[in-house]
Amino acid sequence: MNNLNSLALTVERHSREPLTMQIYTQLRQTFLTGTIPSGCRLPSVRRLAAQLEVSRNTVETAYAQLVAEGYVEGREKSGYFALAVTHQPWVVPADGKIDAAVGQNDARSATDSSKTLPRSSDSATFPQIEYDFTDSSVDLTVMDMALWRRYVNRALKEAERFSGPVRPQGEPELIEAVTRHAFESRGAVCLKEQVIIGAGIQSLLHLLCALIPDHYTRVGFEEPGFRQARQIFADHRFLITPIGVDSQGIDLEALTASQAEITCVSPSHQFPLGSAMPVARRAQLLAWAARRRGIIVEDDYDSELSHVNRPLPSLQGMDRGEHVVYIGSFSKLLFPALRISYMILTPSLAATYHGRSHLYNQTASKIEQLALANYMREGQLGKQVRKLRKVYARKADILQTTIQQEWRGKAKIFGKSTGSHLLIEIDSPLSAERIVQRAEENSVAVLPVEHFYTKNQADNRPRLLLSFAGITEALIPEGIRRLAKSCNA
Amino acid sequence: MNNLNSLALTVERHSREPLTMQIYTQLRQTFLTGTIPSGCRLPSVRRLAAQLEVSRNTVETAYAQLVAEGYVEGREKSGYFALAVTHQPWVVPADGKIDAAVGQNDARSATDSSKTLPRSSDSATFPQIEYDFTDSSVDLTVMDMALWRRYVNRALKEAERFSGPVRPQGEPELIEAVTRHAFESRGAVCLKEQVIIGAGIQSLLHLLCALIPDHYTRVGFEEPGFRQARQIFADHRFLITPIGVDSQGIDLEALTASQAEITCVSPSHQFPLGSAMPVARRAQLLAWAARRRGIIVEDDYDSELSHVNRPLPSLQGMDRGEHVVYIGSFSKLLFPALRISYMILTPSLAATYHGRSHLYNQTASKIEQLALANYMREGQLGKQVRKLRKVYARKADILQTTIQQEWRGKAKIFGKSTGSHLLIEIDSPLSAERIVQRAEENSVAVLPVEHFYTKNQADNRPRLLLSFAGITEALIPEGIRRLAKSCNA
DNA sequence: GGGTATTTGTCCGTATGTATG
DNA sequence: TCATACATACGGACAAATACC
Repeated sequence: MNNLNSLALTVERHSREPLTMQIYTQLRQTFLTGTIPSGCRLPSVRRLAAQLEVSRNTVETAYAQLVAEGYVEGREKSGYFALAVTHQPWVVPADGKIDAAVGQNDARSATDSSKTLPRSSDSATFPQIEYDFTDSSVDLTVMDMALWRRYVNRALKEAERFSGPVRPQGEPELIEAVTRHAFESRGAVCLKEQVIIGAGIQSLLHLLCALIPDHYTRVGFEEPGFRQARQIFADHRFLITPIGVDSQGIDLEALTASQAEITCVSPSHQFPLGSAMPVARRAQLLAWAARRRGIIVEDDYDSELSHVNRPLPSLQGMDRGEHVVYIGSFSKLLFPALRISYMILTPSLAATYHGRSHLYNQTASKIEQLALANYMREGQLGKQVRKLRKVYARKADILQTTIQQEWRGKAKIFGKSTGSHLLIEIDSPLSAERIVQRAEENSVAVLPVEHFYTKNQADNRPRLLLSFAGITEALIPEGIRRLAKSCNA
Repeated sequence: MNNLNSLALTVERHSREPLTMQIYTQLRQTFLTGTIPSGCRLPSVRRLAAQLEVSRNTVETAYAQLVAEGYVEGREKSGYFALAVTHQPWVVPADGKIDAAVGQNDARSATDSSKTLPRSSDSATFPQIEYDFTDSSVDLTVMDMALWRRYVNRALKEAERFSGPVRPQGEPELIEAVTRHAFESRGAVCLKEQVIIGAGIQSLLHLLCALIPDHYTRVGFEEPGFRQARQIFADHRFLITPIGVDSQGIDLEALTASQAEITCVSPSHQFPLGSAMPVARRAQLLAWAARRRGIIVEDDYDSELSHVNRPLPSLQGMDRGEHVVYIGSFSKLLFPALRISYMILTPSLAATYHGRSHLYNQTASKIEQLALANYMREGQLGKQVRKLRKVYARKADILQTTIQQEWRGKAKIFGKSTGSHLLIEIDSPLSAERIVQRAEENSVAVLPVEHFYTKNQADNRPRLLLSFAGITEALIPEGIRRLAKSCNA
């Protein structure tokens, strides 16, 4: 039971980090490394305060923090004493089973708002990536987080008083704003009762799968397509039939032949190929749905972000919502950590929903829903989208010119005019897989398009998906140069 | 094109509501009622400021708000002009199909954190309820929302700088805190890799359903039981077999006979009957799982809230997690608008998860995850739970004594010692349904236990579920008196 | 009809009370 | 206890549009 009359601590007076935080973190570190034996007495508040030349209160709060977290114990009029921290019974030894699986997970998905990660602790297994063309979430420099914080604060203060029930369908204020937004930006028409708010597209698709009547069993899915949507249908034991995609979008003959009753499409900017579905094809698709009593799930994941001209209005609007379920998200417009999406059901699915909405809970945070509702009502979303469009247009331009410079006609570009990614087809003797590998060695991350197919492709020319949402403008040219180098045999 | 030189506005100087807000709301109201014709010019900033005796900027910000929301248009150096607001093209006329379904939804579910609601606009269809024994979310008076706001603010500020990727599994800080919490409060043991964060129990169950191997097809579900959990399994096309519940919990013989490989139980406080599963039954249940290679889903929805003595440690802990998936939630501990829950997978399911975690996105808000992590790490959750326990114990006591007074032995009480609800069996000639109806006429809302059965019950004595989480302590006695009166023939 | 005075929206810094650390 | 940050309210200065003579 020894005493500890001084500790090797230092504090920086003018650091951004508060004084108490500095003291706290350093002490905590000391405990975690096990330098201090259990039961040992810490220097008194007065002594440490004098040593560090700070107020006694500062030290006191640091100690209080440590007490709250169970590192030390404060005995009144006696002192603060270290507790044993090495004993952490809630940590069980690994049995290897899990470890084997963790880390398999190296497929960087371009449409994950959530990038997959190596294990929390050691990122050493991954080579450091400087030029990341796989982050397709959103350009964070555009978003004014301080502004957003004010909206959240307003919502929190209002909610302090009357924190009423949570609506399964979503907060009325947000539903109102979304209805308007969907009409103005995408020509979608609906009643408020058709709109459902959810925490991300996957939550909404789960709900949709539950609402679709049992005799619908087959989903025709774009090949290649958005894997995270496909996964949910598969999880709900729908039969997935891959349907090819050409320059005008999904192959209608194949869809018709497939006997599917449901299809999931991204007409304004097909993912990942980038083709836009022309009006004629759209009409055919809607005719298919009408004939077959089918359901079209329209995932307009980045249509708001068209650089050049306004995209065609949504399928939902053309059909007036009879057979189309429209899905949209805010994660790609504000910031990925915001998990709010919406779904516009068909009238008949909406009726089913309201018949049993008491069985389903809302998944999105109420506070963030209210904050977003005000943010939209006051036109901030519009500003944000306009800013994003400009930034993305610029980035796409830089990308294009650099690609043309580097490959001199040996790379074709697809789907440049919308959104935050484009696709290149390269004239190279190497396989796409090999190129990705070599790029990674050069500190460049890209995704091969094969990644989004269910079956292995008859390997024609290597095709790569380049997302430019996350990468800084300045890094693009060098990134492309390195990528081009990686393609040379 | 007339002018409007003065408006009938009034402002209160020393109100809590900011001046600019007062002006804004009043003007907005005027527009919505259509008092002001479109194109009409509003009083100039200076004039209105003089009239109201406030600063010009105060008026200006109110005007700016109205501009942002599209009610008025500001022409530079010329004035502010009213815009037409009646034209709202995004509102389509109803075709009656949906309306019919909305409003069916009158079943008030006791375990919804989200209460079902009448249509947003008209709540006239429902009789006004003063004594609500169906709200089982959480006692909101206990929660210090201002404190929570501070934690959210901290998280927002930290996130401003490095708003990195969203982890599908959940934020590491929160997972750390949850691991510790689950061990300390419920004796659950696990690795961090086994913990998954999600927005509500349903999101997590969706994921669980997706992870369970295909040859598991049958779920033995407590009858009566938690409908919102059952619904998710049903949505994923599992076969649901209802298994009876006795005073010791789920009927093991029936479970064994049912051929189910999965079961979903609430051992510490069965919902809704309230029985606690004794150690012997627990051991048998675990033996069943080991024998059958089964999966037990343990939904400990309110075990932290035991009033009397500490509840038995969780099944997960007894089994060391080999066959048990543990599920817990924070919605019932803090406030229902917070949608954060967690799930502790078995090692083998965790391995499956990490093999394809890139296919699933996180559903819970990152900001709220970080806020909660700090809230827990600094011991606030512990304080909150202790407060809740006290409050609920008191309420349960009042409830019990009033019931005994009113019915004089003609009502039996079950499951009083834990959580936020109890169950009474009444000696009355009326059916449960009839009692509920008559209670509603007396402004009392209760749920019959039949509500939680899948099949109609052979009607023995009427049983009612009384949730006391939401109702104010002072209202309980009168509520019970009215309920007792409703039971008399 | 052209110059001037006034009115108007807009931008700026500043003061104050409150919450927070 | 003190420093800081924030929301709110205020008045001055400017330039452009408008009204007036």
